[in-house]
Amino acid sequence: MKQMTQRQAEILEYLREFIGREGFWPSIRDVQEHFGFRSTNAVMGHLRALERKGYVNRIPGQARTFRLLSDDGLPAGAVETEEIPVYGSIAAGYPDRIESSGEVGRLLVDIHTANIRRGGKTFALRVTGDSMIGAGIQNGDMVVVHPGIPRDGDIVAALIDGETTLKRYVHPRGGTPYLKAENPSYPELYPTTELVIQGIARAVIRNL
Amino acid sequence: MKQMTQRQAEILEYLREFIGREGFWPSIRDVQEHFGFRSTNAVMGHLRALERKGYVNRIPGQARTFRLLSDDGLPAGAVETEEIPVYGSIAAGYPDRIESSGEVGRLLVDIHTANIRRGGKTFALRVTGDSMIGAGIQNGDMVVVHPGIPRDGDIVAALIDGETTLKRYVHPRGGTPYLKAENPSYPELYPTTELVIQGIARAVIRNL
DNA sequence: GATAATAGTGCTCATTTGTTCAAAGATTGC
DNA sequence: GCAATCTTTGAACAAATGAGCACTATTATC
Repeated sequence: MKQMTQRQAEILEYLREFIGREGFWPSIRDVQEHFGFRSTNAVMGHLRALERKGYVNRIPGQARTFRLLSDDGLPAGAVETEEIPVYGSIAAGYPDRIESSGEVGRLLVDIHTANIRRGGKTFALRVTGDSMIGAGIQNGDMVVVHPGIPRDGDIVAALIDGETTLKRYVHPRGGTPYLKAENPSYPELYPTTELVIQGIARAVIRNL
Repeated sequence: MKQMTQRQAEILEYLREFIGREGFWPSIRDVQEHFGFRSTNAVMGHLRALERKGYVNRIPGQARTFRLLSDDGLPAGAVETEEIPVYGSIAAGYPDRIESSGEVGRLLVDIHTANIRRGGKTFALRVTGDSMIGAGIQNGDMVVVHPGIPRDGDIVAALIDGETTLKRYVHPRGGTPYLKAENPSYPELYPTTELVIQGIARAVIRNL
């Protein structure tokens, strides 16, 4: 496989970044706009080069149909990996706002390892506090969170009355769902105004 | 979130299947063709329902721009990853021989996520037993182990008197090292003949 | 029995989007 | 120096694609 140029690598990186961020591929004009090109043909040239060199594959004439073939330096579609943005920390203690100013890091795991599926907006949060200690989630752990509908017993990142916390979701048959800490020193949390589930914890990663 | 109908679930499943197989989203007409509809509007109806019920999200007017909100994940690739062999399970309980007949699986993680170095003889083991529960390591967790010389307080995979276990390594100043469980129901382990450290636990990964 | 939601057909339309032709300056290898 | 490749501009086109309107049937729901 031929070497790609600096500019071509930038284009390729943007494709990666876009699909990771948005969940679908960019159009030619999305790429054009991002790089500030005055013509879509600037993009076409690079894409043709990347295709010729074997980094990218597309369905001719069809919209947003990329495939990363890669290998060189970086992995690709063959291995089902997911780059997960880390959005800051979440309180596993008393509810708090998520402490984050956007993305603060990235995790990369394959989807089986992290127990996630393709297509959604998975993210990760660093846990602060010890209210989930009974579930083996400690202060400083990283939780991989996936948006979805929780079932009774799931551990969730939840927005309760305007603040965010990591707790176990309990939904009694016919009752109102509430949040339960896995630590006797913390009370159950019953929502007074709202309970929004931001995501379900799918995996816990801890560095020792 | 409202319940979806049988037909709507079929549509959703097709979206999943398609993105998983092709790597990009289908167009409305792709869906139409697959189900044999005579009109694209049949698809539109179902998509509108799925959107209204919160299972799917799209960018209006733009091609192949789906997002699955409930149960799914996506592609991408990126940084320094390491494929770690999984060698079976290790007892975090009473010492036992490592139950393994060679490699039984693989983990793929990036080296920062798993706190490891490249090129080492890192491996992973599934934990059996609950003797490390106090350190937040549960039955069924995966531990990433890296060979090395342990320091006092490290969690290690150790061979003690011919059997293997996962424990905390304690080395008192001027004393003999021993192994300590993080669970009051288990005793300290003092080696009678040998204590070989097979590796230091660097990370714990748990799927929820 | 009325009303709403579901499940389609058929057709048309406007945009989105990929593609092509023509051209030119910059860089690199021979 | 010359050819090849890279990088970009600009304009125009045609196909791909999502979306709307009108209408029919069936199945729940109240």
